[in-house]
Amino acid sequence: MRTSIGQIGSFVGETVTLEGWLYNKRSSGKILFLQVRDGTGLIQCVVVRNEVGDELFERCRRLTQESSIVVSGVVRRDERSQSGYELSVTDVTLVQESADYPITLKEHGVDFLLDHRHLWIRTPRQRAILKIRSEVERAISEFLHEQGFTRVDPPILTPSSCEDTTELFHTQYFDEEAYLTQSGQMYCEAAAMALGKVYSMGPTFRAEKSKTRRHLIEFWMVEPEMAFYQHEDNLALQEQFVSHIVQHVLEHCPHELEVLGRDTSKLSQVRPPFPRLTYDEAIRWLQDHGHDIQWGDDFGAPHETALASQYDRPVFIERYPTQIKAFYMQPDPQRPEVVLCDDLLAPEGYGEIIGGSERIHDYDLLQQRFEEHDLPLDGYGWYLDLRRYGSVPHAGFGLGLERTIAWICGLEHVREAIPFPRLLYRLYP
RNA sequence: UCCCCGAUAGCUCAGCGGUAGAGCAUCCGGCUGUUAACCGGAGGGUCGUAGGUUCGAAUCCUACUCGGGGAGCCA
Repeated sequence: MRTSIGQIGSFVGETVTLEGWLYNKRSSGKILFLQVRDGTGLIQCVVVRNEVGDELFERCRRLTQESSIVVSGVVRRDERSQSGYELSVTDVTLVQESADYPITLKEHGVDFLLDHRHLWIRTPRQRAILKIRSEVERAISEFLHEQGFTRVDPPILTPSSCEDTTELFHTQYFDEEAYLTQSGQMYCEAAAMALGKVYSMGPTFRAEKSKTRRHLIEFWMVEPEMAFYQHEDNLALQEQFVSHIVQHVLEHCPHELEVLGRDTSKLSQVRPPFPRLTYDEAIRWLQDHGHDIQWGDDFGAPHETALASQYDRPVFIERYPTQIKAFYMQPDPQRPEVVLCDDLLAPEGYGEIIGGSERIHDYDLLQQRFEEHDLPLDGYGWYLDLRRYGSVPHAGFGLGLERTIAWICGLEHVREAIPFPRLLYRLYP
C-alpha cells in the first residue's frame, strides 16, 4: 500500500510503501535507524540485520544523507519514536544517490544557508514555516470569500508610481518606461467600484536599500478594498481578519508551531477587539516615556516597538497627521489636519503589519492633492475618473504577508517567511 | 546613504607577532534501540583580495570586495 508519512497512523500493523528522502541515519552494528522524510512528515525506519539479511542491510548502511529512496515495511506504534510511529523495514530501493550533501544537521551560518536556500527548505523547521505560510494564504482567501469579497489580480508592470515617496524598480516596456508594482491599491479601488468588495494578493517590489529583519525587496501583500466602507468599518474588518488568520493557524498547524517552538499562548489572545490609540495619544505616551518625538513626526522602529509592547495583541494607531501620510487619504471631517488612516502594529516587536485608510472620494479634493504633491495628472486620469462616475466613500488596507507570518511563527527575520527571499544584494538562488 | 561587526578545512569556530588547530561532515573500523547517537583511526588549508610595517604577519596598519546586524525609508 503506497502512502505518505502524514497518513501513517491509519496503517498500523499493515505493510506500506513510502517515497521520500533520507534525512539522517544512525547505526548500531546490527541495527540501523533511517530517518526518512517525504514532505508530509518524518519517520524512523528500523532495519534489523537478522530480519532483512546481509545484502539489504549493507545497502542501507551505505545510504547517504538526502538520497531519494522508496521504503517498504510494517507500521508499528512505538513510544520510543518521537512521532509515535516506526516502520519495520522489509525493503529499500535507491532512486538516486546523493553525494556530499552540503547542509549537515549541525549549525550553519546565515550566508551559507541563504546560498543553499534551494536545499535549506528541506529541513523540518523551514518546512513548518512554508506550511504555515500556505495556511495563512488559505485563511485569507477563505475569510474574504466568506465575507463576499472577489479576488482581483492587479498588474505587476505599471506605468508609474502609485505613491510618491518610495523607490521603484525600473524596467522597459518596449519603447516605454515601466515600473514593477509597489502596491495594487489604486487598481483595487477601480475594481471595488465594479465588484463592491475586492482583494488582491501578490508580490510587490520596493527598490529601497533597507537592510533589517523586517524588510524584503520582493514581498507579498494582501490588499482588500471596499466600496461604501468608512474608517470604522475598515478597522472592524481588519481586527476580524487578523484574528481569523491567527486562529486558523492555531487550529490547523499545531505540529508546525511546535517544531518552531512558538509560544502559542500569546497567539491565542489575538481576538477582537484590538486596542486603539490615536496618533495624538501615541505621541503623548511616547513623550511621557522619555522619547524625543514631536507632533508631526513619523514613528521610527523603536517607537513602534515601545508602543506595541504594552499590549498582548495587535494595536491600532489611527488618525495620523495629513502631512506625513499618502496623498489619497481622506481627511477627518472634524480635524482636517489628520487623516482617517490606521497602522496595525504586531506585538513582540514585529512592527507594522497593516497600513490602511479611508480614501478620498471627492474629485476636487483629490485633484487638489495631486497638485500639492506635484503628481503628473495625465498619468492618473483613470484614477481621477473613479471620482467622476459614481464616486462613493471607500476604504481599504494592505497586509504584509511575510511580516504577519514572521510574527505568527516567531521568526527572527522575514527572510525565512518566503520560499526564496529577495534581499538587498542577494538575488541567488 | 550612514553606523557597528565579520571573512581561517566542505560546515561551525578557536588561534590575535614565532612550525595551521578542534568539533561536525567525508572515508575506514567497532557497537542490536539510536534520538544533532557514541567510540577509535585517516585524508582534508595560497588563513577574502591587494599593498604596507616587521628578522618574521592568519595575527598589526591601509584600501578594496563580499556578507551580517541596525538606522533612515517602508509593509
